Amino acid sequence: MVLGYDKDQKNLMVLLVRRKNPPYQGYWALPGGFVEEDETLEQAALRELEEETSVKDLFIEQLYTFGQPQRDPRGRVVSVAYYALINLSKHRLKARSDAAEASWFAIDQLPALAFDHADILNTALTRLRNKVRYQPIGFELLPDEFTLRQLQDLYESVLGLPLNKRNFRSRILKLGILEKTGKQEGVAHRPATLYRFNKEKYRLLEQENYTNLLKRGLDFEI
Amino acid sequence: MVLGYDKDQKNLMVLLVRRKNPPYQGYWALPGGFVEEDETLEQAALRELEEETSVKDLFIEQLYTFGQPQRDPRGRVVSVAYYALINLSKHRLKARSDAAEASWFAIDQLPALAFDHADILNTALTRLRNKVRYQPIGFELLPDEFTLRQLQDLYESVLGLPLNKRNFRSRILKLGILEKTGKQEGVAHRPATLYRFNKEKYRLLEQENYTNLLKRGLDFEI
DNA sequence: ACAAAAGTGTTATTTGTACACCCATGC
DNA sequence: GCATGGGTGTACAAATAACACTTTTGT
Repeated sequence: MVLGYDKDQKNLMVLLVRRKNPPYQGYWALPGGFVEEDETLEQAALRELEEETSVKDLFIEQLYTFGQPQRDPRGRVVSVAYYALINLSKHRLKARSDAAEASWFAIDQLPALAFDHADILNTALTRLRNKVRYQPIGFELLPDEFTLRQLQDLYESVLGLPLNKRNFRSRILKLGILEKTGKQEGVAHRPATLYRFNKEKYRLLEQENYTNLLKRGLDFEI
Repeated sequence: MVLGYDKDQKNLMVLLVRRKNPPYQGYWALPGGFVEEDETLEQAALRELEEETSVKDLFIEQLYTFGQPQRDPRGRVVSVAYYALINLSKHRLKARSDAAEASWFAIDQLPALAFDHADILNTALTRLRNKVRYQPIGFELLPDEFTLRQLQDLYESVLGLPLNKRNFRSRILKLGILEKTGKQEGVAHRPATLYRFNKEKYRLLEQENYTNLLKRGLDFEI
């Protein structure tokens, strides 16, 4: 499944396709399909996604495997769910002759979904909300250049709660993974600084992270 | 897969079975098998485990799904890996006529494993090391009554690093999930207090946890 | 000069880290 | 009374949370 962020609506969005065939004909569903003989699960996820929505070249991550016996009326189907985060404005949905109807939906205004896809989506959102606490996520979800306010809006959307501006900024900047690229133009107030992610520093921090954890010892939160 | 803790050896252990048939005949492997038509993935994992090792009634958790095309020479096999944590002394391995040879191995002294099972095991250990940082794990891995030193040994085994005694104790006790049950006997030094987990308080804390996260806002560690 | 949003200074409080010491028991 | 591990006290450093203020722009 693909999650994107619409920075104007300030809303997380999910990409759905309308089913052309039974079961659940006409319902909206997460893009997906069957794995072929000689591909990895990840390749299969990417291939199906591209076939149905022309979205390609994504970073995806395995989410969970769903295998309730009755989840598909046609018989036993086990789904290995993957999810991706993308920047909405970079991936316009192109019409394709063989493509099912595909469209973005705000995650708080969803239609009824086919199969157990509502469960799958909820699992993904929970995962995302947990992940965001210890890993920067703006990378994939925002345009190349963005303001700190936009980044904060994104975090607030994902977490569903307001954050303190002062502290959010200090923390994010302290990470050292953002670099200034210029200033906003044409706004009727003080223009905000634009930032971009410094991928290299981000990778470095990921490396260091494990070392730091080791030094730090345990860190209960419960 | 089943992980246990041997408090005398101070070592994490994994339960392996010896394969009776090709491929990888004679190799040690993680217990497992194929899912039947009308069972959930979780039921299948529990059933296979009991069939092969007579270990039953475990809490298990889905780990990851492995689906490289060539991971099984017989053909395309996708494995949904589950793992469980148990208390070694409670689950003695009973001989069963239909059971394969099963045995515990210290995770730092493993034999060569069949298929990609070494990868699967590593994935589980990584997960466990991460999990231990934000969720108490002693529950399943220790006997009903234990000393704080034993709990600390467990954490040190899992994390693979030494922890500060003073701080470990303060933190663990502050959680309020332990209750005193008595004192050690027959040791040639000051006897340690024995504790047991208070399951109810633990559940309560799990509940509160989400609320606290909400209040707290974000909490980067990278 | 005013509105609107960007951006900063500072402080009280909580949490983490480190070290050194005292205590109870068996032999 | 000594060796052995169990079990504190406390102080300094760092991270977090909270609030109020100043700055820069377009109109």
